[in-house]
Amino acid sequence: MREKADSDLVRRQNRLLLMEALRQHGAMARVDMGRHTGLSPASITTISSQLITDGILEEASATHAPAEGPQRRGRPTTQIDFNPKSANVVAVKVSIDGLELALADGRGAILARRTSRTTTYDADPAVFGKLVADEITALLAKARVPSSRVARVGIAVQGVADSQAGTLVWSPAFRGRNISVSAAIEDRLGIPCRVANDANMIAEGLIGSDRERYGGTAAVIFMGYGVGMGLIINGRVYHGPTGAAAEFGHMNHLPDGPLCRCGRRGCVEAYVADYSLLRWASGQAMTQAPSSNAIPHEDMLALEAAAHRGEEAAVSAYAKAGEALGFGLARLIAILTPSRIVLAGPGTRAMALIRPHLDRALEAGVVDELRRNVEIEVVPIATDMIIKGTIDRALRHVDREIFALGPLAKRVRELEDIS
Amino acid sequence: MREKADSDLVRRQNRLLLMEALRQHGAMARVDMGRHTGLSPASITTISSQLITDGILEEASATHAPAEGPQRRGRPTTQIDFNPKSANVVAVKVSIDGLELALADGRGAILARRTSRTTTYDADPAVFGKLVADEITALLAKARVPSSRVARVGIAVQGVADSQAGTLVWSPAFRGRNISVSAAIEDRLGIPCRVANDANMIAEGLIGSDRERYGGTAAVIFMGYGVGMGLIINGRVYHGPTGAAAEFGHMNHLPDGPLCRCGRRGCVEAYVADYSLLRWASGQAMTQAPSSNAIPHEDMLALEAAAHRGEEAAVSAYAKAGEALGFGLARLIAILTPSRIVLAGPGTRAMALIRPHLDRALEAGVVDELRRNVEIEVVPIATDMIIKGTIDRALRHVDREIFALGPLAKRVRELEDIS
DNA sequence: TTGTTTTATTTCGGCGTCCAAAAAAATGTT
DNA sequence: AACATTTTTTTGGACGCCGAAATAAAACAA
Repeated sequence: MREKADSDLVRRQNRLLLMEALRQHGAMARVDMGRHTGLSPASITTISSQLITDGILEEASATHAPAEGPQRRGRPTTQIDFNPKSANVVAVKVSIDGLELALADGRGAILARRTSRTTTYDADPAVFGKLVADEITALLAKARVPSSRVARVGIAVQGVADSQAGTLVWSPAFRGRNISVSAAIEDRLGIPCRVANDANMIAEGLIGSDRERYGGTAAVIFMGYGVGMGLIINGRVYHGPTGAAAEFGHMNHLPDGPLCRCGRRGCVEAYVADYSLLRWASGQAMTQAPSSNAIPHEDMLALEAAAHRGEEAAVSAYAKAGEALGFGLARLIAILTPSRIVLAGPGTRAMALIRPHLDRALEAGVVDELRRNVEIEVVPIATDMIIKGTIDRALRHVDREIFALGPLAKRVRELEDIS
Repeated sequence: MREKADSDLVRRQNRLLLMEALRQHGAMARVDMGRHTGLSPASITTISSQLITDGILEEASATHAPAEGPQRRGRPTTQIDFNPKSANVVAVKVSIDGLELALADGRGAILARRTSRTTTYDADPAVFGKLVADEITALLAKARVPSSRVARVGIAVQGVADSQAGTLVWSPAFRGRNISVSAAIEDRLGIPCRVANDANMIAEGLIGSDRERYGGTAAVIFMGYGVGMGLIINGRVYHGPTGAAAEFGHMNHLPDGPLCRCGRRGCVEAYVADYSLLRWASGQAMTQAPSSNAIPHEDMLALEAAAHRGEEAAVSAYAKAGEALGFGLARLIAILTPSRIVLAGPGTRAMALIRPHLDRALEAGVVDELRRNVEIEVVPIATDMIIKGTIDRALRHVDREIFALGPLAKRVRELEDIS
């Protein structure tokens, strides 16, 4: 309750409501919009026709009629959907081994992709933003989309992002700290840009894919080259006070535990991440500084195979990971009692090895009353979910901050008044 | 964004906006309401006069004019405030050593109090609700307020409450579990009733007392006979999916650590709560079951004195508490990065003994980047804050769910239409 | 073919709440 | 007493919602 209510708010809210129904369920007829939003048919007509005039929505061409189900009688429906040309957005995923970019249209369909294998670790912090801007320019050139048609850029990174400042406060993918990213893109391309944590974007993607399931209070834990978490609280992804994400991976498990990439000792990541598993299994000292390079996929497959063969060092590495993860989850549950915990990422391939130890730790670490209401679920791969989530979030933002505002006609009139 | 917007929503929202301004800043003139809410003078006149007709607000009697500041010219203001008779609420605090009750008027002023020293631990779960109902009846009789004038009862308890079911899922103050509370009060007195965690109510009280300071993302940690936490996320107190509170006290610190009242081992509470400190200091085994009785105040004062004298067992107990609390906070910060952590309750008396160990643990347990933005603050006593917070929450609820709805006149008209 | 039934969408008139501007109220100042 | 200043109320217009009636576009039936 912070904003005063007037006809302006009513318009914004109901336009948004209609757009949200469309984002969630895809193209639908006006009747269905009424069903989803609770608005009267009269209002739906008014609002949808304005959105169409504004170029945000469009009626489906009658050519590909629905034709699904038994042809019912009565006037046929006209499907309405987002106009793909309403706006474009760009999603960028930054990881240790390079950049991944995607361009999407107003419906969220991906028009073009681009990958670049830059090793970012030693990148000059002053130059990194420009590098990303150049990659985006190249992507747009390939798709022949002018930058003026792009409404927003979303950037997903591992580590702590400050979305207000548009910087990457700390990331395992970089030696440097406080690396500015947004500024270069906004200055060079003139497109608003937002930096966010990659695990948060997975959470965003999950909400987009199944609001029913992930819309309450849930935690998404990403296991792989690192350990990240996206937190969904009351249906929305939680971004901390400065926009920094939750750092489950760098939550302490045991004081004086193994050395983590963040420089502290005993973080969950220092037990569960790829490099940690390899370190245990190869018998290195736990104070051995972790490598800053990307770990080859084959190495992890080999480790899993070794564990499945019963090689003691490998088995014990996964046991330690399971215990650390279990106690980490127990602590998370004590603080937030989420109704669902999603384990995602390549690290979940070894879940069979991890799970028994995880469960035992969970049982030891939290009272039954709290544990009972939490459902733990494993989603093997979530790599592309990061891109999907980033696109989703960017489009929702455009919906809320631009499309919902209202009749362009009116704003044009106001501007003309001034001149 | 879930509710459709129409004139009904506009009215509710703006009435609520006006009431919230009043709750936060106290009596004010119509001009000031305009300033706080952003509404035009015309609308303020309309809304406030309706609220006055509804008996929710009242104009201050001109007798005690403001007279503050230099008499300015122009038409003098008329102060408006809540009508004390608009509604009453009752707050009940349940703790190990008894019940504490308070009756408040529509402005939140306390009209009557009552305390009863019932030992609840072995109370019959089936009877407890009735016992509370009887106490409320006695309180109302004393104040000569009929129960029909009471709009809501709020109950604050230690432990896990299920506010949806109106039960006390688990509490250190009771041997039994799933104790029903709301039902008896709603059935016998006909007043809506809500059960909530006591630390959450402290958080509610803090928000009420200084929204500026506590309105963002903050954690309030209560240290005393137990350890509780109230979480404020984006300006509102977080109640988990089932209405259960955060259970920071029962977050694991070390696997296989000391036995806790909850039956698990190594909880933060098992290091920091009164009984835990005494157990360490008196040299008992850490697997010794904690006493379920209230601990005399004098025992804690004696322990503090011993530590200040430098007696080793006592000093080391506080050191262990500091370390556990520090790592607990470090884990909390990793998950949520609150911008403020408030330490409250009688346990903070010994903060000087605890603090150095707490700080050291905090440093070892969380990366600098996250820790830097957290302010830790100590508020010595917060006992009455629980009652204040409970009253506050009840009144806000009445504002939102009853007062904001709208002109009684209209609803009466509707009812007459039916008959 | 033509009328009937059914369902979807649009049009029309009324209602509630907001706002800006003008008017009224209440006091100080000259 | 006339003017200045500030607060509050009144008045008339705008906007967006809704219900009811009208219109549109099909399937079905004779």
